[in-house]
Amino acid sequence: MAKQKKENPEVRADGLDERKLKILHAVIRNYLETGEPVGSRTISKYTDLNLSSATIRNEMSDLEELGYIVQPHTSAGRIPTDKAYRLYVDTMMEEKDREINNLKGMLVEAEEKMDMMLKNVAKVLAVNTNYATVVTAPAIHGNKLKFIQISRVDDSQILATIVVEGNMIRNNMISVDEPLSDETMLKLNILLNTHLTGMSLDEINLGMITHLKEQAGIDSKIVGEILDAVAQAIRGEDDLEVYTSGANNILKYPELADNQRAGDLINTFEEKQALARIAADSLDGNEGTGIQIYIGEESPIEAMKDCSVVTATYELGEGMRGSIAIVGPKRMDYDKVVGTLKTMKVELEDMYKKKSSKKSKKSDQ
Amino acid sequence: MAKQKKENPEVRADGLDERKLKILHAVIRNYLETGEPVGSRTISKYTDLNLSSATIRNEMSDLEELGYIVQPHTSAGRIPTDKAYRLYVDTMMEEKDREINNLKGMLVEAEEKMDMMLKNVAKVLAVNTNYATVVTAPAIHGNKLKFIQISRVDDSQILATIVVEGNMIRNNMISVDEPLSDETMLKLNILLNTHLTGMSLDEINLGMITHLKEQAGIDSKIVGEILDAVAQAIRGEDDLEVYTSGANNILKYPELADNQRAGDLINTFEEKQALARIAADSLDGNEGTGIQIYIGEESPIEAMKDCSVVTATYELGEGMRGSIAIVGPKRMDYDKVVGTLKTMKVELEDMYKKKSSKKSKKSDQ
DNA sequence: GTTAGCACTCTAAATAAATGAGTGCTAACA
DNA sequence: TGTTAGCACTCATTTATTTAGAGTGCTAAC
Repeated sequence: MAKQKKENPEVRADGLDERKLKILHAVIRNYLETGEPVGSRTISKYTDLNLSSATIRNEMSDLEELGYIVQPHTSAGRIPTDKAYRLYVDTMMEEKDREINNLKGMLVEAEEKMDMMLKNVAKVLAVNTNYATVVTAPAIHGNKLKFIQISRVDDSQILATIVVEGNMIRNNMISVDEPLSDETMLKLNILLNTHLTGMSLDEINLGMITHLKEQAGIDSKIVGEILDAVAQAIRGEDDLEVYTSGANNILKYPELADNQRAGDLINTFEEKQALARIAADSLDGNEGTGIQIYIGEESPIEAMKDCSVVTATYELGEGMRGSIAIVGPKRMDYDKVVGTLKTMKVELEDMYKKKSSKKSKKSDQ
Repeated sequence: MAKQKKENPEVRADGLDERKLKILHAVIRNYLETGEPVGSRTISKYTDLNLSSATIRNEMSDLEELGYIVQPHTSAGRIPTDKAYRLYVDTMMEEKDREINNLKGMLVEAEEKMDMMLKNVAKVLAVNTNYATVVTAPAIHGNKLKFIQISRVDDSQILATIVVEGNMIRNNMISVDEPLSDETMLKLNILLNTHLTGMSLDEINLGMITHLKEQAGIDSKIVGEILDAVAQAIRGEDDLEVYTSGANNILKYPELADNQRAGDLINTFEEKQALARIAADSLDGNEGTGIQIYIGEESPIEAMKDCSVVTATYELGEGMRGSIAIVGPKRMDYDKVVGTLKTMKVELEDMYKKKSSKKSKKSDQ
């Protein structure tokens, strides 16, 4: 096993030849597992390169110069930089095929209600990966109106109930100065349903709105309010539900667990609203595999600058897209996480297909 | 300042004379502030008793024997036991009158939507006290049905929208095997509204239900499902919303911050559903001041065995009662917390009164 | 190009010593 | 009889010192 092929210098743009790559890979894998700086001797045994630690040392020295690894202090092993993680994730990762069949089992219990199910997804993921998880409910993005019902609750209040494709329901109480007559109510209902049902946000244009208001006559103010509600419902704006689980896992990683940082992170998880950004970013982004990885500074959320975030997008039927994210230390097990996430994505989408092919029994909201 | 009144031994049932009480009080106060075991010398100076540390030592020795204080180890100061806290809370506490006028200001911003407001209450409390807080939305306990609307969404699904007193809205999708005719729908709506509006859970009895089902004729199965939904809505069972804030504050108290415990606690806060128990207990309990204190083992929640929990009940109008709780270390500043909680309770109730005297503009849900 | 070997660095762990807060007890005092 | 000063003792905490070991860089030899 002597003589490396010297006829193949393999000088790539980034200055990494085959061997350096292998060594870097080994360093990263090892660091992911142990969380400790890794030294040359370890690598010497870890790889099948049959090189002495001294040689590895030389190579590592190069790698350090290239910015892929650093030493926390002189005479410690090396740890990967963000740059190394990025390279790893982009080119070197070989997804582990996880056996998460049990996930499936654990989910089945609660498939009744959407919110319960998603909460469960978050929990199952957190327990399985030992990282913190964030799941956002499918935002009914660009979706269609299915049904509107206007009802009079009492003399001064009417209730607009709006159902969009996918059975998301939204209620809106609207105050009126004087009671509306029964005919007016009836007229409104018919008017709105005939004109708006099946429409998406884009299709409801100004012309139509003016037309509607004209038709409604005196009640144009109410029509306006209702249309606002409809728009909100379709956009699904203010009720982007976010479910989290396993925030306490953060405390398991010493590099994150120190007082200030951990507190901030946990706070972010509790506040939730900041987490919506993850979803947004993830939904806008990558259309391909649906998986997106943010390493350290790349993260969309301030408090997560010391973490890595892996997100997946799932899609239930037409345009109903939600996201699943896993937040952990930079040395998270990317392969495993990506694998798990992919499985979960598929699982979720399957489950929806099956569910909607039966017949949906309960509303989710 | 010599000569204690020896003619007044003041031997109470619990074996505590005036002086012992004073000393115990001092120990507790001091421990609350510092979190460190407190020694005899400190007390000697802390109180106005003008006693030497030696005397204090003797008294403390007695107090230890009586079970009010313990030493973590020989030759450490003493710390209060749960029993001492209980005594303190029951008899020795003198509420600080807090100036929380700023709380008011901080709340005003978001008084629009109920859920936003409660979230804000939780947050403001957490920031102000440096403890973790739990706020539950007013459960519409024993409340009345205001309005029902049954609508046909499509051929196989009908939607029941139920509004209860206080404008809590609940939707329920119900599947039907075959489409219902327009008349049937109309009949159902009239039937349900005329018979059920204004009813509380107790008032809807079996007789009435059978009567309704008879009237409805063929649709009795659907009526059954609707009534179930109504019952759930009135009981407000499964959507007892719980808002938390400041879970990260837990990390600020070393006695709680150790890995396992803190993790469990934070988890409890994230899961939320366990926290409902606090609300339940608090609502059932104390009708007087509305304040209830659980110390250590007394806590209704397992994970909080090392904490103290102070709860307050607030009441918005008829029977709509929610709870506010503060969770902190056993050495939390009870006086301050109770004061703050009382203020917040009043604030909240006031705000509701003002709001409902105007006219409620938006639904909360 | 690879490797053995050595001197050097620096952390982490182990050990030892110093500190000091606090106690219990006793004997003296008022 | 209650109070107090004083002293010996305990033990957690802090600080200093040592040791061990992991890892590096460099050089010289293969």
